[in-house]
Amino acid sequence: MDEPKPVFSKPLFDKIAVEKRNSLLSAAVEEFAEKGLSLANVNTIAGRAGISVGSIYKYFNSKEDLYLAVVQLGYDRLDEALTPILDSGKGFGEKLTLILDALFEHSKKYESLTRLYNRFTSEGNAALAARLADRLESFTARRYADLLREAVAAGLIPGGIDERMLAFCMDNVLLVMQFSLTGEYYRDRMRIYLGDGLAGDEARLKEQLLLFMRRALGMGAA
Amino acid sequence: MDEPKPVFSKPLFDKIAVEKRNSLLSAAVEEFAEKGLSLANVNTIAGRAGISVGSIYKYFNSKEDLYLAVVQLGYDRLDEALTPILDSGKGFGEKLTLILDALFEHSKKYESLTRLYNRFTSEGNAALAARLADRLESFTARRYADLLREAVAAGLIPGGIDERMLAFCMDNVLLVMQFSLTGEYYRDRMRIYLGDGLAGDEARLKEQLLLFMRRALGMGAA
Amino acid sequence: MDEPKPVFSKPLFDKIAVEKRNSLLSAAVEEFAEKGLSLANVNTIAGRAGISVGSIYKYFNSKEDLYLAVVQLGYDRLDEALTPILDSGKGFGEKLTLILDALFEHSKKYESLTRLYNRFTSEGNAALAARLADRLESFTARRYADLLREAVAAGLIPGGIDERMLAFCMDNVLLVMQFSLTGEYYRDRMRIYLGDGLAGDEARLKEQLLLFMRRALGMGAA
Amino acid sequence: MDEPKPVFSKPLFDKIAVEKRNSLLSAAVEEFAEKGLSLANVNTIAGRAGISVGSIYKYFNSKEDLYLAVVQLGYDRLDEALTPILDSGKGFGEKLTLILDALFEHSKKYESLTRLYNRFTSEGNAALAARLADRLESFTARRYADLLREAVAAGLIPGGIDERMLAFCMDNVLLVMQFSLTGEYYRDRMRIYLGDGLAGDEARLKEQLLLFMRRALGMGAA
DNA sequence: TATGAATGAGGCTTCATTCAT
DNA sequence: AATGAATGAAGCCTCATTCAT
Repeated sequence: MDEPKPVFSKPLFDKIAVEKRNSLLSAAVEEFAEKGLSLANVNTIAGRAGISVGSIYKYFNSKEDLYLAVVQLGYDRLDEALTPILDSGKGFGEKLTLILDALFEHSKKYESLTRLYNRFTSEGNAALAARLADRLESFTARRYADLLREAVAAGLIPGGIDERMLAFCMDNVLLVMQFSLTGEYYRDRMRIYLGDGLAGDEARLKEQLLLFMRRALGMGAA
Repeated sequence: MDEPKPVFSKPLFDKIAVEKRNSLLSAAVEEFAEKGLSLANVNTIAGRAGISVGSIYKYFNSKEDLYLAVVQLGYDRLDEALTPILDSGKGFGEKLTLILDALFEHSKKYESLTRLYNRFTSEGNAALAARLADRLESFTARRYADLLREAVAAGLIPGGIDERMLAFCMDNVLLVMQFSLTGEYYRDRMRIYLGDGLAGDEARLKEQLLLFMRRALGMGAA
Repeated sequence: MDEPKPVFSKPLFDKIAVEKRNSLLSAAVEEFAEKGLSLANVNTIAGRAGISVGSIYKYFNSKEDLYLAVVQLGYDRLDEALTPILDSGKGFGEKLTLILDALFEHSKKYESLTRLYNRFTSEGNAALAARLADRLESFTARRYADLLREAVAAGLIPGGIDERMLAFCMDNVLLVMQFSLTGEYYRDRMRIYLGDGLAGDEARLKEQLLLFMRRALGMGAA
Repeated sequence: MDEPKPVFSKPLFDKIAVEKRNSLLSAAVEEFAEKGLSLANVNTIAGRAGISVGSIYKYFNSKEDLYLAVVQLGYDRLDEALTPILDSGKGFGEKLTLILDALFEHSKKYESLTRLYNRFTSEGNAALAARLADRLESFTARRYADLLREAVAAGLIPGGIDERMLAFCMDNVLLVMQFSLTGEYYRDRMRIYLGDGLAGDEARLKEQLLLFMRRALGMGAA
């Protein structure tokens, strides 16, 4: 039913030592997150990873493939962070809180990966995006919409707005929040909106965001 | 009070024929929106604009300056679209509707400019962003927060959430909507969330978005 | 009837100063003749020609195109050397002598070009050869065969062998002679066959070659 | 009298299994014949031969050495084909026929090797050729000249042309015929000269070639 | 002022060769 | 002895910028 996950690396890449693999992926994430696909320098990545350029090309066919591999990695990481929560038997309110927690956590742990995600979405290269068989959004869109539908059915959320629209806007807020926690431009933008005090105080930030989300979904004051 | 608006062009640029000026700016917007700063080609821009590369360098010191000039242009255009609404004596609810209308309108009229804005925010080049003395957000952040504060004072919106947070989240939703109306990646993403029917029906889309915004701000059913 | 001659250079190449054009072509001929297509170095060619690499790529789309341009040049030069003789009203015997003279002359004057021709024929790249619309041989094959047919008709040459075969073998001998006058390997080979005395004495060489050709064509002792 | 035959392989190469040795040599011949020295890929050769690159470098010091080894092999093969004929007690006319037969046979059997020989002669690398202590031509030149001298002495061939010249031109014709039977460029060239009918009909081709050779040598109609 | 030809540094990628296993 | 992963120098080509006309 689902297409097989696309593979961007060559077989050899799966056979090398884990540390080396991670070292290369980290170096690539950093470089791509910093400079974007076109400005990223393969020689720099090799240097950062402590391996030779030649090796990179033994593991990946091209710079583009390496790029897609790390973008895919970012998708997988986010997936891993959200799936357990969505799959848990918890109630809707609790799930919402956990999602926020997870995203804040994730943004800190995978800062570069999140920045990279930001870049990727704006690079607007259809050919590139097409190569990522499942888009991250295919996953969250369905899960969020399902979640909200249940909540509506359970009377936790008033109807009147298409659940898909609710899911979309909910993810939009969360998406920009992730960017704001990791990207330079968005971090500054958040400071402009919220001031240093609020923007820098993660606890309050999360609390306020949760308040907003609950109100936006029509959940009452809780 | 405000710093003087930074100028990215050389004096000569202000003296040439308006058509030539616009032609160059349009060509630059298109090219930068399509390819981003690093992949955009100055010679291509010159070709699209029907002028010589040499001339471009008579008008701008570097490709980067030309880029900033068009980004600034995008800011100005958005500003022009929002200011009359915010300055009008209209009531809060009406203003909100007008803002949505204006943004949809703007996204269609200045599609490339909006895509460019998307790219710019994610390029994460602090040095570059810093050169844009007033950031677009400086303007909207204050105006949105003021607007919401008034609405709270007028009893149109319940308190309990920091108005700056409300402004921030409100702009986040609007921002992603603008990207979704113009950028390849975000357009696809919206379709995944909403389905082709809803995503492609601007009237319903705007309607649902307005419903969400009102609920998110706690305005009751309208 | 004939296809238009293929063009390997970009339009700009026809507009630059003749000296520069010739300088580049000469440098290219030297380099390609010395090293062959794959080992020839574009930067070296630029250096030899006294221009920048960038310029070369303004004149030609690729190293391969530059290569074909000089191969074509070699064809044209040989063509120019033979056409007047074949078109002249001279008798067969005289034409034969003139052809030998012309080829010896040509080999000296365009030594590198001849060496390049040698390389080109052995590189066996069908895709490359296909891009040269008329092959040199299309021209000589027809002309030589016509010439020999006339000679047979005039009773100067006995029949009994297909004229095309005669033309083929005649050109084979001439071809290897050209290589032997210009190429390292073939020069050595000729010395091995003929000894330094004969191989180094152009007059005798030509004389003996003429004797052979006349006998091979069945022309009697002259 | 003759220098010892140069050895291009390392001692180990002589100790490995014959199949492996042949497998490597065949793979090398194919690759070098297809792409030439510079474009041939050692890793590809290893793959084709079913052995590791490492092993190749255990058997040969460099790609160049491997190349020379196969070129030498080609020389030896041709030598093996011609020696029995030249050493036989047959008469001159018969020997000539046998030589043609042998060359046609050889071109078919060792097509790649012949193509490789073609490439080698045009690569014009003196340093490389110098390493092949006996050149193929050292052998044929002497034998052909001797053969022709005997034929002249026996009254089978008229004098008046230096026998070395006769030998040279005779080998030139045979050489190009070998190239024409094996190399892309030369095959096409032969078709242009002879037409598909004649060029593709080996029996007639050989017959006509023999006619030409006999006439060229002044042997009368046979 | 405008032009557009010229420049040359820089980056992706290949591949002969090495060497640890 | 054999393997094949790793190395890194080298080369084609692009493109921002300059400058002679």
